[in-house]
Amino acid sequence: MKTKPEIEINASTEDKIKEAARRVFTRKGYAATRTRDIAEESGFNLALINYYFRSKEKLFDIIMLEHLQLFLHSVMGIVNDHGTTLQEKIELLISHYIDMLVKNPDIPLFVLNEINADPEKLIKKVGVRAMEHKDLAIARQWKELAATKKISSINPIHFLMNTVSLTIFPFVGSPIIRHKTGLSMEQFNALMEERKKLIPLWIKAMIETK
Amino acid sequence: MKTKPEIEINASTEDKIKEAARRVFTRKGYAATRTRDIAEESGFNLALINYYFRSKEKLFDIIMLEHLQLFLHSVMGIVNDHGTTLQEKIELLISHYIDMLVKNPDIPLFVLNEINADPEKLIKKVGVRAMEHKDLAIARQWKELAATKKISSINPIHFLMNTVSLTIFPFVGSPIIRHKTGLSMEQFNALMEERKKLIPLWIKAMIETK
DNA sequence: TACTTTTTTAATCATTTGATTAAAAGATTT
DNA sequence: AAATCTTTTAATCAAATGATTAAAAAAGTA
Repeated sequence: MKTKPEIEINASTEDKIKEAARRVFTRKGYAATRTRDIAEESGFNLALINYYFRSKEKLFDIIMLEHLQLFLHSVMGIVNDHGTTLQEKIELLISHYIDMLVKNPDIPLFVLNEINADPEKLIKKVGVRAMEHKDLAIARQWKELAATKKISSINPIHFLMNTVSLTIFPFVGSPIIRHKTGLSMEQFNALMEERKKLIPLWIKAMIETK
Repeated sequence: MKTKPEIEINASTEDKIKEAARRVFTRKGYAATRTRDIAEESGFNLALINYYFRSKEKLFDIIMLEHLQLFLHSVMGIVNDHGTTLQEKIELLISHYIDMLVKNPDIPLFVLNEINADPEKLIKKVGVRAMEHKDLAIARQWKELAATKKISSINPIHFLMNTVSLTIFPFVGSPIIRHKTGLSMEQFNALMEERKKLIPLWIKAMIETK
């Protein structure tokens, strides 16, 4: 059995259509994507989309679900690892996300958009169970840290927001940032690579502030 | 002459349509918005949209331009004020943006989306001149600070990204954040109010790190 | 090979959607 | 009041779009 290549050359028609749809949907969003765009991108006939996936919406749901799982699933292993410290978890999470975002820079805006378009729908489809963070290792560790009183009394939600903001937002704003700064894609990605080490330091500095 | 109220009750038909369009466009984006949605939201006949604005796209362009001006124009006064320190400018900018975002939480995602959909188009329409930051007061002050060597040697673009990320991203992620944390809109806005003071402190801490 | 099943295509359908038109309703001017 | 101009509406058009159909092409099976 050979390893699955990044872009499967001998993928089935169904998978090729799905990958084409993923590209078009993530680039243009649900509403702006025509089934004909997907057909063209995949190189197959328009009717095959409905032959394999019943409808544009069903195809979209599949892709959105996979995106969300890509975002959530891999993370659960990190946040619930009892063998790493809190600091290590933060570093691993940020590093993991930046790696993924460099490969898939369009995903955040895509996901944020569709959540915004209909929050209830998404929540129902993915299932709320996806993140019951009450008894996760990371939650316990944070509580322990807070108990030591060595950290600021600021609402911890702020630091969660800060971590996510510093990690994800640059990718969402990438087109403007690159245009305003004149950075190439490579230079931009190099900065993102730097942030793997920097963001944890910044977060630490923020937590210790005041 | 009486002062203009927030929601003009005696606004002209043209203005009412524009405001309806602003609401629908910012909520759903360009592609997902039907001219009929705008007609319904405004309470007027479909044909009036083209009577006053020629086309859906022209109407959209007007609104997008106003949004971008709201974002950029008011800021120029702050960043080019020679009477304030760099620290003061950062505080003013963040405070100013958070105020605006609390009032218009849908704008960032809307703008980011449309920039992503067609970066060139937007850049052309708004005009690149909008931000020639070379000889602005804030740029000079940053150079002075960098010259003192009291700050870290990290690429200053990081700190620009960080400031923007910490300020804007929570609004973009608001639906998920509120859902995951169980915060009400009021509680969320209260957190944003706190951030007016916190973000400048955090930025300061980050700049001084290492 | 002949038969069956699966995959793919071209053509077509029914709605939706942005836009136009002609006429009605309202306002302004003479 | 009559005439003219502006605003608004209902009806309609043409193109776009999601989906279906019937048949061709390909693959599998006897």
